[in-house]
Amino acid sequence: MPELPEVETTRRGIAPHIEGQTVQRVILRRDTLRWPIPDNLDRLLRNQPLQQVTRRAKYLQLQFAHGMLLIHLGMSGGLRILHSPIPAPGKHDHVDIIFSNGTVLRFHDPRRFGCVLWSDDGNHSLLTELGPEPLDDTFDAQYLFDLSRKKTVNIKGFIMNSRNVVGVGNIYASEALFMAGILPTTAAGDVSRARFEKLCQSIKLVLTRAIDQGGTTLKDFSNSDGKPGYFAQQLQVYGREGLPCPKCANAISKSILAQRATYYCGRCQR
DNA sequence: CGCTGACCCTGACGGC
DNA sequence: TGCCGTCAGGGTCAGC
Repeated sequence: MPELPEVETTRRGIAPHIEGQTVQRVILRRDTLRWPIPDNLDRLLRNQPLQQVTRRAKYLQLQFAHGMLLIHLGMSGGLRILHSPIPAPGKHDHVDIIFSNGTVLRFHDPRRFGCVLWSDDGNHSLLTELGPEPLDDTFDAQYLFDLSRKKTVNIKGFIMNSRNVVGVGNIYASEALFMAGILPTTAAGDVSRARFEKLCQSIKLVLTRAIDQGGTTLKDFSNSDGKPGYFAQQLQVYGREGLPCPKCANAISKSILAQRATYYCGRCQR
């Protein structure tokens, strides 16, 4: 489910309900997601105040004084805030974190590609190899240009590689490349400095727009069916195979790149 | 080192 | 109605 905008929307949705609250207990209903969930999580978190909810890439970080809980939503994961009366857990509700004021943070993930991990030092190995945040100023055209020289991987794979830049998922990779007028199959090393300028701007723009859209539905977040609404946003090419290109009316094409659906306009993108 | 493809898992959907 | 194949927005890892 989540691309970066949805993770950020989730962070903003849950943070005001749980920041400053103390954990009363943790319920684990499954011992493994992508990786094993620490089985001592209840002992680790019990009576600990949650200081802050932050995000790095698509990882949510629940910060405590003695470490942080790292949560990744994978393809199908989600977090919900529940208030009394707490509904019975469904089939894929794997973890509940119950706070002393009665609020529950519930993690669900049908496909179980997500993870819930603990890090003592706040410097988990999953985070150490990550590239810059796309919305940071350190992420710019020069950075991408320098990094991409002599790289033969296609540009879509290049921007989706979290070592290069984090948070650009399959939907927004197609969208940003369309906006920048770059064919997804172009070798990263062949993309000019000027075109990286455009691409960098496009990545920032699509993600910012999507986060803004997600923000509009934050009020629904504590509902039982609360889903961030970024999915409703206007997508220019993703999922629009055969439909007219918004710029030139040419039919949108679909191809598979690195096992992922890729949408583009063969006329606007070169 | 860089790149490609296999893989993890369940559910939704379309065709027959 | 049910069965089967296909596909899905995440990421890691082995192997070439």
